[in-house]
Amino acid sequence: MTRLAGSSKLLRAMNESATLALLLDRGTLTRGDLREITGLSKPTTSEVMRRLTDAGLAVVVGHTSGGPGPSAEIYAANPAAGHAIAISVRETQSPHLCAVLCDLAGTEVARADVTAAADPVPAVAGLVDDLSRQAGLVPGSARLVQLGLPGSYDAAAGVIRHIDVPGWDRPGLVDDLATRLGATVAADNDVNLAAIAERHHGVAGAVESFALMWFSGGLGLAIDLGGTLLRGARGGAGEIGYVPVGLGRGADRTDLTDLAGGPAVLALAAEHGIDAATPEAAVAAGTPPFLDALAERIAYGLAAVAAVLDPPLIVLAGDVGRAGGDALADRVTAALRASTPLDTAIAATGVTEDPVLLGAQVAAQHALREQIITTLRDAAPAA
Amino acid sequence: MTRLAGSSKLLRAMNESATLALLLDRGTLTRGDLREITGLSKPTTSEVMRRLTDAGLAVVVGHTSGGPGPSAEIYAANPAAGHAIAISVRETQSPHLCAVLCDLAGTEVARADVTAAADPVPAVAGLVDDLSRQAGLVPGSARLVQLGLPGSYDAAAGVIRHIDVPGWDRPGLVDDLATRLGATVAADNDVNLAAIAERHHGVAGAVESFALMWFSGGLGLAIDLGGTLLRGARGGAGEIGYVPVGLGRGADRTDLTDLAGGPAVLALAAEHGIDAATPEAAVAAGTPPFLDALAERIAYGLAAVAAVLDPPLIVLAGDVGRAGGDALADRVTAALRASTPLDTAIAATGVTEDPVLLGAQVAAQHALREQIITTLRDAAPAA
DNA sequence: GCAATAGTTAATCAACTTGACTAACGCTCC
DNA sequence: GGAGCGTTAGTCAAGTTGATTAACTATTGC
Repeated sequence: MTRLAGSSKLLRAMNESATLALLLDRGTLTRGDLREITGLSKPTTSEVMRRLTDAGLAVVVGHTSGGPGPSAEIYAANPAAGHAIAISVRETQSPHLCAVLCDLAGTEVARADVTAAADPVPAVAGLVDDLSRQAGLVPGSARLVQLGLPGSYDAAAGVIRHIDVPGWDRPGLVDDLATRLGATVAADNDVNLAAIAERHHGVAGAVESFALMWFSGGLGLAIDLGGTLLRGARGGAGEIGYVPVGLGRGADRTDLTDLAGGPAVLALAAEHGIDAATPEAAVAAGTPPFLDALAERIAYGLAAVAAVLDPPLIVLAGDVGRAGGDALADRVTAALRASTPLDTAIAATGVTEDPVLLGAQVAAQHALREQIITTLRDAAPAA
Repeated sequence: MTRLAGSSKLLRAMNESATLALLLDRGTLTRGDLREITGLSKPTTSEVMRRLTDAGLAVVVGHTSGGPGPSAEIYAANPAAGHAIAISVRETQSPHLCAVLCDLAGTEVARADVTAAADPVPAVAGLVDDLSRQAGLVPGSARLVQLGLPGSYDAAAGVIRHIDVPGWDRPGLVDDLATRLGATVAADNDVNLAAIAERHHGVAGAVESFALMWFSGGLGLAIDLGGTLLRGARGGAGEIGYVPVGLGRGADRTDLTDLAGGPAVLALAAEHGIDAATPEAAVAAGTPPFLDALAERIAYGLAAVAAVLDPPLIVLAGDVGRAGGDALADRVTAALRASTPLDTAIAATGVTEDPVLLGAQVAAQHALREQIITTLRDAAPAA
């Protein structure tokens, strides 16, 4: 990291972005509060707020009352200063897109979804226009679009890998979308976004770090280290389906997918006399012996994760994790304690909405904040 | 992170620390170079350099020549502006301490070691005094001491865990050392320090991230993510000895220590007709069939690591890893390719000196730099 | 009417920049 | 081989930007 150097202009830009960041983080503050936190003087605070309100980035949302003296103005970041769009891409029978438009405060302003077999670029563009119309915004006013994908995005190569949705594996797609939409387009793995949702709206709010095991048709793992997601060399971090089980080679080789992937869960359910169409249905209908057996397999995979990462918490999420709930999480905890010296806490997901879309929404909102703050710092507004 | 706000004093402090950081990072620079990189004007650069040289933090080390115009002064950070001490703690028969005193440039100034059964505090203090005397420095002039420990230091609780060296498990020891020495005392796991050595003096210089498997009496793993080490919730990240092998329970339970720990390696060697006193001797004397069998076991453990983290590189280090060299690394690569779809690169360590002490030296030097830079930023020197 | 507080104004101060200037060095031309 | 010229390192002086201090005005509650 290069440390910053510069002249008084840099100083003003820094003070403005520090102030805006405080308003974004803490919600509502008076000038006095800002003075206290930033350590700036009264006239400077006033000048900074004048510029921020002139630029439409901050607004007065009320006045104090009760104490002696004149009432102080209460400021907040202007929620309408920017809008971002979160889109969750899914493959059911045909490509399906769910989208939410939210403002700078993270409030949902519009929601839409579309089932489209066509080229992703016009499909996304149409969805974005639809949302803007619904929200009564000028088309193109959403400066940031966050995609949630069932695959991994390699930003260096500009290509989405391991994705089953037709049309979405085309190299350069994300860049094409960015130019077509005139917006920054971010893309991330659905499991990673579910972890973001878990941190901000689930059970992982208080912990320093955690791992989220995504347990659906396939297996995945998101690793959140102090709020930053670990992606790995080629976006392959968390591919725990490949964790080996036993020393078998060739045809005897077994990995965690063979043990706890969708088909394996259904087979295990059948062994226990449970007839279900999907793994999550099997788990929801599960008898204690079946859940015990499944928990032991999950604990096996998590033991490897815990031995490598030592996270304070592992969250069980995805369709199966949610269906299993506390009953499954408690059994996994017991199985882990019984088989290893690791005492990592295990919990079921606390997110009730669509975790991928929700996570994309949080990610979009945060990226938008960052964008606005750095824009302020880089290009000091003209007098 | 709170963004900085402040007045012109902050600006000066920022410019000084940015300039000093550049000198520390890049070695030697002229005023013109500094001007270009920082974007500051000529008079400001001169003023900053005048202050840095007055404070003894920078020195003129030469003059340019050859081109037209007057010769420009070449500056460098003053190596004698600060000294740090690295100490590696080991348990052989009795506690053994190896120590190096180095200057701000990382150059070794003095070296000493001592075998002491006594209380760690006087032992370390004596060693530190000895080094200062050797180097001709005023006692107490080393402001930073970095310990390398065969255990994990829990800074929050102030206690060193999982350490076998007598006297070193006492709670509050590190704080006691800091007050006794009048210096900042940092402590870290020996495997983590070996990873730091590997990044700066071994084969991991160019990669973004890597994992280092420490393979000696016990098994350990250090995880370097972009230059930052992952420590885990309770300093337990990288305890890969606990990675389970197969689904056995109770007495049948097997983990990676059972498979590839010191006794297991010796047993495997014996099966192959190799009689050796230590695992590293067994590996050094190893026949191809033995190495193949061992590589397969190592690859099993690394498969779990690679599936979770997806590092671009895994380094085999420790006594056994070094003894195995490329022969072992190549066999592990082949075994990993044969048993999983992961194509992580595997290499033998490139560090030839004592990796723990070397890593502690690098860590100490970097912490000292950081200390000097932040001191400069926090307390602007009086005029 | 008084005490306390929000916010503004005016004067001052600190730090950086611009542009001009001095001085040193190497090259070239006579 | 020496004088002159172009180029470049570094300094000086003036001006600009932005923050601070301290005084002042105005508003509110008691």
